[in-house]
Amino acid sequence: MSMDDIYHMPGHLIRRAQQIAVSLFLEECAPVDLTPVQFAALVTVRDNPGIDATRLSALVAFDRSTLGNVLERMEAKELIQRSGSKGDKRIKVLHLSPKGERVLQEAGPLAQRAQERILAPLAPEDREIFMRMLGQLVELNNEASRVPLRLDAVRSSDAA
Amino acid sequence: MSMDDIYHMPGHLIRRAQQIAVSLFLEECAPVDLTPVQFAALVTVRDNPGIDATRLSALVAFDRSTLGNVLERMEAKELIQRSGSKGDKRIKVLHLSPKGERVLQEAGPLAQRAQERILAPLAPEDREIFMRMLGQLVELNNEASRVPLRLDAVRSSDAA
DNA sequence: GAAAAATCGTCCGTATACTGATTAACAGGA
DNA sequence: TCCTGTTAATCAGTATACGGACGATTTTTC
Repeated sequence: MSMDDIYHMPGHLIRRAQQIAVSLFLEECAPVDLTPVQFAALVTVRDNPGIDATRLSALVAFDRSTLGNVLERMEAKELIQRSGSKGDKRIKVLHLSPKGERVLQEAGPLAQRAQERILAPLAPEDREIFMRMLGQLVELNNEASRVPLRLDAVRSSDAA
Repeated sequence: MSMDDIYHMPGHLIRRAQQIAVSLFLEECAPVDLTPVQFAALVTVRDNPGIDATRLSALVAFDRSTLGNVLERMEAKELIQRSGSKGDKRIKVLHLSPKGERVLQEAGPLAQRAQERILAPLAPEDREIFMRMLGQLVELNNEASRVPLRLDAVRSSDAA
């Protein structure tokens, strides 16, 4: 196990790919001041109005504790609203603010461009192949993750 | 840009792959109490005795600020030694401790197994293809990263 | 050789990631 | 109704990741 082996280890390359993906995303989305995690949360809250934090974390495969801080920052930026639920007093339901809607609208094309730049080094005909393999790797390793994706997280009724 | 699009975005899948890779690594390497970052640092210090933190950060593509904390923890665990350089008083040179050598020896096979588990979901004939593409993506996007890999970081003379 | 530029380690602030513990609230059964 | 098990949110602790700034020092340049 030498230094040169490190450079060819999947874990190492994935870590660097993550550095690159985040960097490109932040660069493209600087005008809207969004991180990749915040963007994903924003989209998912919009598509699931009235969802709670725990379900949201399952839908985007975020750690529940981390998500609390993320939502706090997004609330401070007035992108989302957190309000108590009448039915269940433990829950805080989430909704996009008008500002959140506007920001998300503007962020869409920027995020898209970041994704294109991530794959840009691959030959066009390889990009789909790569994405298919990456998807397979993630999907079949889902349970290995500390925070598995849970698509069965019930779509919260908008009973805020 | 809907929620389902998120699931097929390179950035999102890379983030989840990173979660998985770290999780599998920590699981396999629990006996030696090493994180992926600490393992890479350990290997690189062993292969470049007397290196300083700045060069090390370039060789493994770590952020310099982060690396300071990582090295601090590794010194606390007595895996490495940091000592002032005679020649240049700004520099602290790095060396593996005997315990660091032992731990690294034990960690090698464990780290190897973690890497195999990461790629396990792919068909055997696809693994090489995937790694080649991933390597290409990282290499050609190197400059896009906040902390580009710098192989020209001079191999520090062991002139501690 | 002294001023200017570059370098090294460090610290601060922010954001993500995960564990484990705690507290409040809910839900079902005895 | 009380008890139990579960769930939601939060907090404390650890680790990674990055930018920016700072002091000490070294190197460059004039």
